[in-house]
Amino acid sequence: MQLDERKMKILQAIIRNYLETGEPVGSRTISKYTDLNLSSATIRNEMADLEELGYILQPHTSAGRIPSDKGYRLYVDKMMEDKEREIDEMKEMLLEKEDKMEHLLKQVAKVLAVNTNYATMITTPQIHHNKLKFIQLSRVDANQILAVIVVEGNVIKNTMLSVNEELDEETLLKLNILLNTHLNGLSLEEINLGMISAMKQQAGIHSDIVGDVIDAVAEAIKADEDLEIYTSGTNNILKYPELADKQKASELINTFEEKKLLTELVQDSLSEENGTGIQVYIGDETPVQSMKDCSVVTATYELEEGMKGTIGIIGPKRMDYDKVVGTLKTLMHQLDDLYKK
Amino acid sequence: MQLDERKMKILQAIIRNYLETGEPVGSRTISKYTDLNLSSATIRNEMADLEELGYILQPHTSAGRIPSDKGYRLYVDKMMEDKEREIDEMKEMLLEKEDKMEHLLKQVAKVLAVNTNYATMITTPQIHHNKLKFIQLSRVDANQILAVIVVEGNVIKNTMLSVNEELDEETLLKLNILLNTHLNGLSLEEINLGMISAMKQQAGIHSDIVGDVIDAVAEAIKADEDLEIYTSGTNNILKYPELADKQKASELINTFEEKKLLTELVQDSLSEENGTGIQVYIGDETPVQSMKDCSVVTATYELEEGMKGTIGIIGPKRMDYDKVVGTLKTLMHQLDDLYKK
DNA sequence: TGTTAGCACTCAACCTTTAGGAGTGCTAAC
DNA sequence: GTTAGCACTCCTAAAGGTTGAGTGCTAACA
Repeated sequence: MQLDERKMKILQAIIRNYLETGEPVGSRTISKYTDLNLSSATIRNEMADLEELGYILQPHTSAGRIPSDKGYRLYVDKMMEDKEREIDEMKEMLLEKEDKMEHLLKQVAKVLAVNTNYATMITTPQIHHNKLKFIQLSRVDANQILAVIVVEGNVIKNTMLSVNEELDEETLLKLNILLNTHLNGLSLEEINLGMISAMKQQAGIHSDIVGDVIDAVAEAIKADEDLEIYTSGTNNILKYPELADKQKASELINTFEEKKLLTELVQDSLSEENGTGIQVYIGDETPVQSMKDCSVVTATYELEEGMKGTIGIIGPKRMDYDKVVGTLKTLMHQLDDLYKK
Repeated sequence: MQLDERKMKILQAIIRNYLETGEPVGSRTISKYTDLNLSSATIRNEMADLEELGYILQPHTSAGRIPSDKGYRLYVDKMMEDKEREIDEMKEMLLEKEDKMEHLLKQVAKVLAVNTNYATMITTPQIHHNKLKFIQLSRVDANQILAVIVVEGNVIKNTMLSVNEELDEETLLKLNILLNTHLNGLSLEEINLGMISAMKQQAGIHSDIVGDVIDAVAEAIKADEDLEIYTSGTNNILKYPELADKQKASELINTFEEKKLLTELVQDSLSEENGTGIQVYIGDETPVQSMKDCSVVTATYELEEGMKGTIGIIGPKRMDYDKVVGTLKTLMHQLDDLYKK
């Protein structure tokens, strides 16, 4: 059996309708809803075919049909081919320029949640292949030294080091010069043991400080652990009966709170890069267990070469894919624009 | 009418029982449950009195009784007089010493949530009357300057400043000395306009940098905005039927996600300091609207003179106050111990 | 051959009724 | 002051009945 034009239209009508109402869709509804001018009986025949093809399901005999994961997938694929959405009120809201990245991201998550009525998440941009830009040691106390490490992208890391011997300003200056001349501009891979031991030798009795600083540098460059995830609109989950089941909702809410559980999603969506930057996971396709009754749409944004972050929208399978994808695309562009200023 | 010994015992029995079961408690249950050896009829009489006194309620005729807010309040007050609870497994879990404060606090919230089955929150310690300890300006780029500001308690703040003119190392050194000699050891109140203009005058053409740095210092010392709140176990809310109502649960979950909404609670519990460090809010007593069907227990912890934070447990009114208060007390002591090392 | 009207059938959803039980208030007796 | 007993209330769960949306199938039609 083939999926001809008409079946496609009917499937689309079923999905659209189901997205709106959340109820199984019957043949009579479709017969009126579409401009095909077919009777409900004909629709019934077609629906039987669509079911056999696996695009729709019946929750029980004598209920209407609902889209299967396969059906959603087809719909989404079809839909993703087109449109660049009109710019909505988000623009204004975002352009109340926040100076702090953290605030901006939280704001984005919130705006998205309010706009879409789904749960949302956003990560801080991940910086890969980081290079060290600058190191500064300063004496704060008699026996405390502050190490400030700046890496590319102006990410700053502070570490307090305790020292036994008291260091005078001159020694500190020497150490600063030593560290900066050796390490600046290098990435994690480029700093090798040979260099380290050479530096330690030059540092003489202060070699342990050099060791501590290098540890801190490694930590700063790695930056993996710096992945912060902000969420918003978790409570929207309860708005969708199919997710509001106590057990499931509880797991989902937990996933959103224990943000670690979301990292898998982030990893996956970054790796499955497909050009558009937008990924759609329907039901079981998701890498996160607790979301297997949901659909997830993720977008990868990029502020600067190599600074990538992920935005995600999590909702029921009958998510308004159309709107969500459009919104995400708009948002990506706006983040782009925003950063260029 | 008076609240005599026997009424007190009966009230206590009702509350205990209700805490366990979550169901209204009948007279027959109490008659068997207590060691008073009274018939259900007598209990009924006493219960009628207790109701008149406002300590218990009937959800409807011919249902058992449940404690009113006033009843809970009495119970809690009574209970708070005693006990120092045995140390439980929490000790081990916490003593897997986390080096980072942030991780430690998240861990605490989680342990608490798992242990109590309620929703929990914890704030970073708030530092009041902060004093500036150290300022360091360093040139990172041709036209970017990094200002590192360390305040008492070793809280560090970084700010990037853009400059038009290029600054040589010598000028920078002078500015550093200027700033440190004038500002070190001062609190927000002690930095006045006179000092600022004097410094600007000395800085000559670089007065705008001084201005920027002072702004950053003000920001760093204020520290109010640094109040981070971590939550855990939000999903526990759904475990209690009286809170799991869609509407209410949704608002609650939102409160936990939009952590700003929790600050009122923190403020209030810090201000209502009553010596023990523990506060109990029952129903309407809470300062947070969305929690008026809950009970909230907060504890104030103090790491160092002036570094106070708040821990909160949010659950149904039929919360196991006994256990919660005990747990919080233990926890406070352990945080104390932990910090001393 | 594709489309349609019609009909019998199914089944969740909703309502009503019923019975049962938990709990109460009141009264009268101890 | 305490208790047994009884009539009463009202929630709950189960059982039965009705409704209506939706189906599959068949037969007729263009």
